[in-house]
Amino acid sequence: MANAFSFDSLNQAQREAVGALDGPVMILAGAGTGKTRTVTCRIAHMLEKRIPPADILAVTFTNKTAGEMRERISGMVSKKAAADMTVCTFHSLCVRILRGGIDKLGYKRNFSICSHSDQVGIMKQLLVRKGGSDEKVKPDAVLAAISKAKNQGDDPAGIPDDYFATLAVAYQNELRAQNAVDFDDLLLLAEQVLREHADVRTHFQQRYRRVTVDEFQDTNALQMRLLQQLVTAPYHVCVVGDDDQSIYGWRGAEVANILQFEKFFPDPKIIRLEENYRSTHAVLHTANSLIKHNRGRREKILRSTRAGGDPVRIVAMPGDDEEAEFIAEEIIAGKSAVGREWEDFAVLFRTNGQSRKLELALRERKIPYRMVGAQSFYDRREVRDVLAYAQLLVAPDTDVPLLRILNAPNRGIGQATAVLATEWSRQHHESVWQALCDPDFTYQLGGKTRNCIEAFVALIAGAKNRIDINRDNPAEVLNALIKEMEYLPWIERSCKTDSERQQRGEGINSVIESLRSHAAKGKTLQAFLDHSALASDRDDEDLEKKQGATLITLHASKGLEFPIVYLVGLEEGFLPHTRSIAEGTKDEERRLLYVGITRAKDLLTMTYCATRIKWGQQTGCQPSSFICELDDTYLTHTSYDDILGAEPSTDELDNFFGSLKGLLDGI
DNA sequence: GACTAACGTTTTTTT
DNA sequence: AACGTTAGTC
Repeated sequence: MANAFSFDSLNQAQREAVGALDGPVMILAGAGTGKTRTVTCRIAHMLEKRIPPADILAVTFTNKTAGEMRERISGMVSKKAAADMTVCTFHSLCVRILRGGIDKLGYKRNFSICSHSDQVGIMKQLLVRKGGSDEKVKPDAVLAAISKAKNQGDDPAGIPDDYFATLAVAYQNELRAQNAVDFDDLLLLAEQVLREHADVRTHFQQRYRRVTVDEFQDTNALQMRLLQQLVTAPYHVCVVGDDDQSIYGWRGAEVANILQFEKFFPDPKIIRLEENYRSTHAVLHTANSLIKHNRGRREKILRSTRAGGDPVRIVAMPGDDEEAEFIAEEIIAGKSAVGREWEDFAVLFRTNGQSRKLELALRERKIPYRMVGAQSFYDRREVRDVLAYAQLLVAPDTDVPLLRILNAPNRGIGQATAVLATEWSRQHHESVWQALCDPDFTYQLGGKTRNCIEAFVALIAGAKNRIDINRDNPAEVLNALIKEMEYLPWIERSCKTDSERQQRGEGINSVIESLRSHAAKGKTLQAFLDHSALASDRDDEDLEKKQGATLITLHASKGLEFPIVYLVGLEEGFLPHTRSIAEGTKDEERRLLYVGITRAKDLLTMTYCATRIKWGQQTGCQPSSFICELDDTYLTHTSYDDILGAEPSTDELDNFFGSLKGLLDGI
């Protein structure tokens, strides 16, 4: 066995957590208190106590965390033991459950998983079809309502708004007809299978006798139910989280799960980790003074192990241009003067839209940076197209991907034909693919279109046969298919720039490459598609390797830490966001800021602007009301002008007059 | 059926 | 400012 963990390296509370293996345990782990270390040591401890690795299930929220957790445990135990554990996300756990038992609910086992854009596509169609109300309803609004209902454990058919409820029912029927499930259905249906089918339930209960749930504050009501189905007496379940870092309430996360844990599992042992190893006293004190303003918390008092520290700066900026430039300049200055690496810097913002100016400022100065999130790899057109083809090779009966690529590249099957095929399929209660295959349908079309359809059907069916019958490598079949229909040249034609063309090519290649490596590990095409559906680019290793300063949203920053942090846009309306104020969730915004502050190890700077460009229009801003809530013992208030000194360079004067002129022109 | 131009709308966060 | 959608033209 590899070198195991040692109790000596842990503090009192951590030791207690690692030692408490039996019965329900809740670890309240404040920011920077060595949560991951504690959890991984606890699991290593289980293995040391001869608990079979196969008994162990650890559930996380992201694939990346799952991977990291497995990695860290691997370092402490034998390879074999590490491989036999199950460490995965809630969603992939549910896929596992459903691939084996969804047929009990009337779906076929080769169901497909809808991405968000698939969902939007379906909803758009329904809105057209049902077009009863003429006020424009946004697909996202309906989908959000449906998702919320599902995650709260309610029936979407019972949404208060009648029109929404009708759409919800139609949407669900549509998914079922296509043998498809959405993200929330994964949880919903898995819970249902476990609840309704004792054999499945017993199987998983006996399989996973030791369950750990990470980021427990982010779980919703549905996930709690799932957990309750999974864990049986004597309830060897350990949940880890921090209610002060609950920032996904809008997605249905229930802080109640953590606040009322006792209600769900009897007599839990509750352990608090309150020693913070990450931040200086100054940073932590500021964070504590903010979070104090929230009600209904599990009170924790984080203590810093790092006395002193530079004061936290609040800097007033004239506008968002200056904000971006200021930060870029400081990063350059900080790197050379203090000897930091680019990687030591992070800029945190509330909304993705705020990143543009920052990116520009960094790029101008040749500062390498990495953007987390933003345009998702899996949302890129060519990636989604290629994945759609891959999906068809598993199950051509899935309408969404079929309609997606029916005429991509152009093959003479246009929108009119697509509509006819869809209507025919609806009337005959069959899939669109079946319509295309059916002479009764193609008979009514023009000869030219009919030929095009036949060619398309032959193309897909031929490729599918190569995989199913000849057992050819799916990656090569897909690759050949893409080549054969000249997909790349087609998509390149619509590109304006060379770099765009290059990107498209790279997108296609990385999907193929990824499929190749899956296939090499003996994984099926289905497994690959599952992975792609559940992965986000945050999980991508490429990003890890990328060097440079980090640009990241507050939400995405949870769980990360940086020596030097800039938190921008501390303005009323941004943080707290207008929408949160309207929805009465200001507490969550406060937690969001708290998360941001506690990312900083050494230096923290928060900025706000007097004006900001919004929708191409300059608008005035007020400082965030949260600023007044911060205790100012370790706070310094300054402004852009103070820091840049009294003597502006001619450059800056030019800039100033330039912007003044712009302002006057705008009037 | 494909391409282009003008239009309107958008922006919170994402497993 | 930038994107997606739509209407109009070839």
